[in-house]
Amino acid sequence: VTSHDVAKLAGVSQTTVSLVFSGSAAGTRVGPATRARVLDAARTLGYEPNAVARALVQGRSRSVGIAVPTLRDPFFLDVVSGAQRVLRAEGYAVLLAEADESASMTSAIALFRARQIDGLLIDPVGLSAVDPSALQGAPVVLIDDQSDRWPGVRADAERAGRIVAEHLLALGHRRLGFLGPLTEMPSAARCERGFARVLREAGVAPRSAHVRRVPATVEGGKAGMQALLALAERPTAVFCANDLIALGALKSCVRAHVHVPDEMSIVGCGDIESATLVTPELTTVNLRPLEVGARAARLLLELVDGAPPRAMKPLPVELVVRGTTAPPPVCR
Amino acid sequence: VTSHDVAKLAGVSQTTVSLVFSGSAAGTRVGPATRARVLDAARTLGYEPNAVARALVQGRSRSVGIAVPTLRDPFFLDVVSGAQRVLRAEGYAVLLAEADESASMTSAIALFRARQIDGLLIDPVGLSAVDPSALQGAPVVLIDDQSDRWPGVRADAERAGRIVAEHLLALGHRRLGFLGPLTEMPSAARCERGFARVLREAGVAPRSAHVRRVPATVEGGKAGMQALLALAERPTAVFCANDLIALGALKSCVRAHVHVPDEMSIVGCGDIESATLVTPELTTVNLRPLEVGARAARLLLELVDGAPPRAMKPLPVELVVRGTTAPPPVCR
DNA sequence: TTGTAAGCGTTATCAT
DNA sequence: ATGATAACGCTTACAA
Repeated sequence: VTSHDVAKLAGVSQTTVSLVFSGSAAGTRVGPATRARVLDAARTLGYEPNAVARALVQGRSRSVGIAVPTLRDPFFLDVVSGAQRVLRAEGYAVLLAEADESASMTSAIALFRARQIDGLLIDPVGLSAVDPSALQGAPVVLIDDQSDRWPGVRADAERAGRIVAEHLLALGHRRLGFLGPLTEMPSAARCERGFARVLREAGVAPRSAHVRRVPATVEGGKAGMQALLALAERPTAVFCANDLIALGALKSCVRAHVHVPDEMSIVGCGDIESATLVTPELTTVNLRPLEVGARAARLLLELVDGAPPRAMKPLPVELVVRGTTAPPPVCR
Repeated sequence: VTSHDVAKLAGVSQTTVSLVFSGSAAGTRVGPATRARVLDAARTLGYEPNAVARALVQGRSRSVGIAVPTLRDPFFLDVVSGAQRVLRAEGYAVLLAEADESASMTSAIALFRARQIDGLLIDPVGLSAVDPSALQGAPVVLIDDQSDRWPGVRADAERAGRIVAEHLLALGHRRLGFLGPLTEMPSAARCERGFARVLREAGVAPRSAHVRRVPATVEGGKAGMQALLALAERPTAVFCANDLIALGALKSCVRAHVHVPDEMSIVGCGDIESATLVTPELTTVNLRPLEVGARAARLLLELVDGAPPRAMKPLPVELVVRGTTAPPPVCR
């Protein structure tokens, strides 16, 4: 059922039908009586404008793509969830792609482009995997990062690292460890930078054996903590750049009968839902992923509407002290 | 850059360009030399066929919608993930909508329809929230359910319930409880049916005070177990229709210092990743959500290609015995 | 084997 | 205030 059918039934021209459904100001200029007749006809026929045809003629599809490396990481999940919510509320369709490797990301972007997406939400490592020329045209907003080239929305990961360091220092820890992701991840890098800086200033920079790179998963965290526990001189507290890693680290401690937090403090980053599932509950930093997603979506829509890119200030983060941190054994 | 540009550069007609890029058999009929020239021109111009225009003329958008109530439930998450993977591999775009309430689901479907999706993957409760006439045309495949009206792919939830009952019975439990979702959920209902049937046959049907409906979340599980623990005569084992509920139940036991599994056995359903995060690790039933999603996607593509709907047999499920089940106190 | 031309359902320009 | 009509970029008879 097309606008022609509606036009015929309402006894008006197809143009008029289009005008009525054109959402914008143009619709105002159609007479109230005609308008009513059109709406009526549309309702009885069950007419709904064809967005594909509209997209073709307008050159705007009212759809945006979201590409993330994985949805298994609850951080990205919440970002997608938050973005999806505002996008749909604004009438935009969300094309989703989960692409963990470079080739997959490239093909996902090609798929998106062919569909004429109006904009793209993508994480920095995904973006680095695609040829920039493939992006031509559509605005891009980075998820949890930003660069001079692309605007983005991110949590203040550096501050997250700092407040964790301060928290641990205040508890009396002096031998700190760090578990970060194996692969390049800008937000984790910022996290580590903030953490390391505060420690350095306090004169207790972590020794290199206490800093390990592991896959950014629960399994990675398990392995990382295992390695740390095997050391002759263990750290008394470990900061993980990511809650999944932290949860894995916690698991390894539990398995090895290393008491958390009495013998080992653990801090995560993200505050995912599972953080409160485990016992003791994970001390972590709330990175507000839903808000990151929502703001990224709003920024993207601004750009789609022609606004110039603007730098967003990092979202404030908050330390959530729960059960995995306590003073080190020596201080008790 | 359009096919016209390519045609001009290659010195052929736009039709020829179209033929070359038409994927199907029609492309074979273009001469190898011409074909090469076209491909060459396309490459230098960076041409990519416009899927929107193609969709308009063909009446097929090569995109499908996926609508789920939430992505916070790892079951749905994995279904989406599994479906997304096969869909993209087949060149289909995935439109995602997370819609927890009826109005939101209705508008999501409308959005999808306007975009001319070729098919829809949807959960049964989401589907029940939308006017069937809104679906006209596009094939629908149910996620984790199936009816005479709509085909679908589901895990064998009834069998899941049965094997859990058998497991618990074999351990010696006679006072069993059940925590199911508050809202109508076909798979949970099947789960409960299987569970109840085996127990009834064994003459130990759960008493009604031991059967509770709670929100299908961790919080719901916490509340449900709390209520059960407050009872004068507690069950010795509780089966939860959903891992989130089970995880919440476990949490409540830990908090109340009720030892799991010695004082209380808990079994979940789903085998989500967090099941191994907690201590003790959750005994549960693997519902193979990724496989459900992948198969649902494949079935949907069949229907899109005009195949007649066919009933799928439920995916076999598997009990995963971990740390939350043991014989009841009386048997020790 | 290749080209011409008629749409696909809409918006947008220009008349009326 | 409303109606013709020409795009939008592509596919697909049909013609050459």
